[in-house]
Amino acid sequence: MSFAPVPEQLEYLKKGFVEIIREEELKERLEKSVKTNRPLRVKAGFDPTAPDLHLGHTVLLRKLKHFQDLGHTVIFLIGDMTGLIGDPTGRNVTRPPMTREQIDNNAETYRAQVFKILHPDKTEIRFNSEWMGPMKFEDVVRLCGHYTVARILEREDFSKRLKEGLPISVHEILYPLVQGYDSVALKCDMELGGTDQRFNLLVGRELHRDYGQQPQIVGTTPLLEGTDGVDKMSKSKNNYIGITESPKIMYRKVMGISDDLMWRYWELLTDVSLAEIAAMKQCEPMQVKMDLATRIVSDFHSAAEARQAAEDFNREVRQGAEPADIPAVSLASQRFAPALVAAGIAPSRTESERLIKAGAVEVNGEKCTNPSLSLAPGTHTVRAGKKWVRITVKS
RNA sequence: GGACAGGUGGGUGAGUGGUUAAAGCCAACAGACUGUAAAUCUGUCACUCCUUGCGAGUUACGAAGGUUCGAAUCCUUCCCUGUCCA
Repeated sequence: MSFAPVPEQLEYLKKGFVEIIREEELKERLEKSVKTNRPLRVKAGFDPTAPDLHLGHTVLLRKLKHFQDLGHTVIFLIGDMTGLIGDPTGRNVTRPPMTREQIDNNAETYRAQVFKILHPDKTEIRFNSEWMGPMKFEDVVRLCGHYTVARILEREDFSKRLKEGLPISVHEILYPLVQGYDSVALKCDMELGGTDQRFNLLVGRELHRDYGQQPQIVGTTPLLEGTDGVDKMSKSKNNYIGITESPKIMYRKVMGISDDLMWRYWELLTDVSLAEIAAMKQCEPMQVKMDLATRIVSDFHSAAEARQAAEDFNREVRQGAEPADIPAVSLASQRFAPALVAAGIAPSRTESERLIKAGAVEVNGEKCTNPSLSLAPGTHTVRAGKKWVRITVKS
């Protein structure tokens, strides 16, 4: 195949990066790639423990796809070595080592999700245990010899933790080295990562040099804020929108973000140009947000499902109508509070009583604030806040 | 190996023998308002039981024991983290 002219490629690739180190080098490599008709090898690493991708990950994935659009090869690297060891990062919680099988399962999950964005035929999925596994202790020590402690501690979060007297374990400071070595093993031309990965990516450059390879180009992508608009999107913060979530949930979560945050999502999650986005700021924000939600749902599901999700949103959320798909449970006759727990509406009985007393619970459209009532035999539609359930009480 | 400091509820962080299920703040949940946005206001925020009451009981302040009528608070041992010394 042949590649597009370099200036054109560069223009397409530059958009959406926070930083490219260094741009001239990227240009040179692209030129070389055109000349020799060889695609660039562009790598990004992923953690094997959290195989569920969310929109935050897609910022990077979309960028990778842009490279593929131009004919380059993407290496999707799964850092399974960590998983096999059992990473104790983060104080006292020692994660048990994952089995080979779990990791393979996670990899499968990744595969299924990643190809919603990436082109399968231009993606290599690799595991770093391929080369980290056979390494002997002396190899590891030799690798460590390529870097100094002082330099590693320059990394912002390390220096910060050090200053604050927080623990840093030895294997953590080995991490940048491991990641950098991956780049050496894969001989990549470029590595992409979020801005929080900047340091690790740069270590890769230095190792390349030490191992006599041309240093990789580093590209950092912005970190997407989660639905709370404050922290970066992550599962543990519970501010994420997962790419496998149902159209309905996805649509609703997008609608739930703040107006300010919406522009960020437009910028990082769609291919709409900055000029067009600027123009939208004159429009009705609600409408613009619905467009965004529709677009995002369409990306991961389908236009038809997005349309349906929009309809559901209008009916159920804006008008507060009963959702079409209420879960149904069948219970033996019992008092109201425990019934709500059994129906999955409240996590505990205490909580259930609280909701009832707070006036959050409706039975067949009527507010019910008495926790000691019993539901009569028959079928009742119960709502507590955003949750609905249809309870059938057996007589 | 030695000296010292510290480990509190989802997160921060008070509390050093008794109205402390544990302040304040954040997050979360619910209600009001609204565009289920944001902002704001209000309430709730360990669990169980019932007679749903400013009710009763159970568990909880790194772990296990002990002292005491009574402990997150005192003692012992252990585990973990950090600082300094070697």
